[in-house]
Amino acid sequence: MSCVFTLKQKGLKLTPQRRLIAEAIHDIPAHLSAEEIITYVQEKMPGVNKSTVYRTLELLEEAGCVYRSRIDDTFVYHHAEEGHHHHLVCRKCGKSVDCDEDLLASAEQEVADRYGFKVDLKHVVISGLCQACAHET
Amino acid sequence: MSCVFTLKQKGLKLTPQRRLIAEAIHDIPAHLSAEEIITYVQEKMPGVNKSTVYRTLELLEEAGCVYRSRIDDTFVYHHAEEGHHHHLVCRKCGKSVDCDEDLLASAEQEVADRYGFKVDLKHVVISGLCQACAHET
DNA sequence: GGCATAATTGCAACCAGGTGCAATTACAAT
DNA sequence: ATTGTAATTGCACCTGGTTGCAATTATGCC
Repeated sequence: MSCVFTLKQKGLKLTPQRRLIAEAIHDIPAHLSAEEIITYVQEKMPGVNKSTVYRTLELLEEAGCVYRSRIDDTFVYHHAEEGHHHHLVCRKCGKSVDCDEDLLASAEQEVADRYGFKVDLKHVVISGLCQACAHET
Repeated sequence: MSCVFTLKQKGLKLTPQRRLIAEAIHDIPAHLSAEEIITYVQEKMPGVNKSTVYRTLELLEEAGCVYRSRIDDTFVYHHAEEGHHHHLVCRKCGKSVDCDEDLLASAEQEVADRYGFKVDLKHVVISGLCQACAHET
């Protein structure tokens, strides 16, 4: 809901396609692939073009409503809620765990101090193996 | 050189195409994009197909001769030398800086301790803005 | 050197994601 | 309710990277 509102705020048009896309990322509390969002949208409104979906997601990202991260080879999108900004995602089972803000803060600081590099690791998705998947060979 | 030797060791064939690809990543001391490698190879041997290049690079990566990392939207390849395994790369000017091994080690440990996640951040490329690019608007 | 054969190549087709452009449509003003 | 217009859509095509498959070739063996 907040998403469509934010779009309006920016003087952008509120099309049924956009409403559906916002609905998808709003209603489904997970990291969605573009594929999944496209499917969701097309179920309720066949004929919606994938480029519309990609463009809307880009818009929502710019508006700060949605985060996009790359997980291995595909992009995943999730609703931007304050509080937990980066995530551990298991590369095998796909399970995702939110982790604390401060985890990479010190590394960020180090990079700035030592190398003068300005990086933002807040929305980074770290891919690895979860306990369960690491155990089974 | 070591690269082609490693391939031989594994019972793989040493084709002129592969020799050239190995030469590229061996001779040019930078993060090369696939594009650049393809160009290099095709200059010396026109007609070499991109899929050959991609497949060889994959092979070399599996053999541990080459690291592949994603930088923003494209893959970059570089010769695997021991010592400096992760890199800061400026998203604007492309400048690349090797950084210390231990930078992310503590973060890695934290992730393991707190969340049971097993991650490997050694070959990660961190993209950000270098001092120069951060200063100009 | 010639031969067998498994590995490798080039091709053509595919995938996710992105882009330029003409046709359509949401919205503001009347 | 109509209209004007700028934003948005769908389309068709493009990109980097990947894959299946038939044709080619590097290597081991005689």
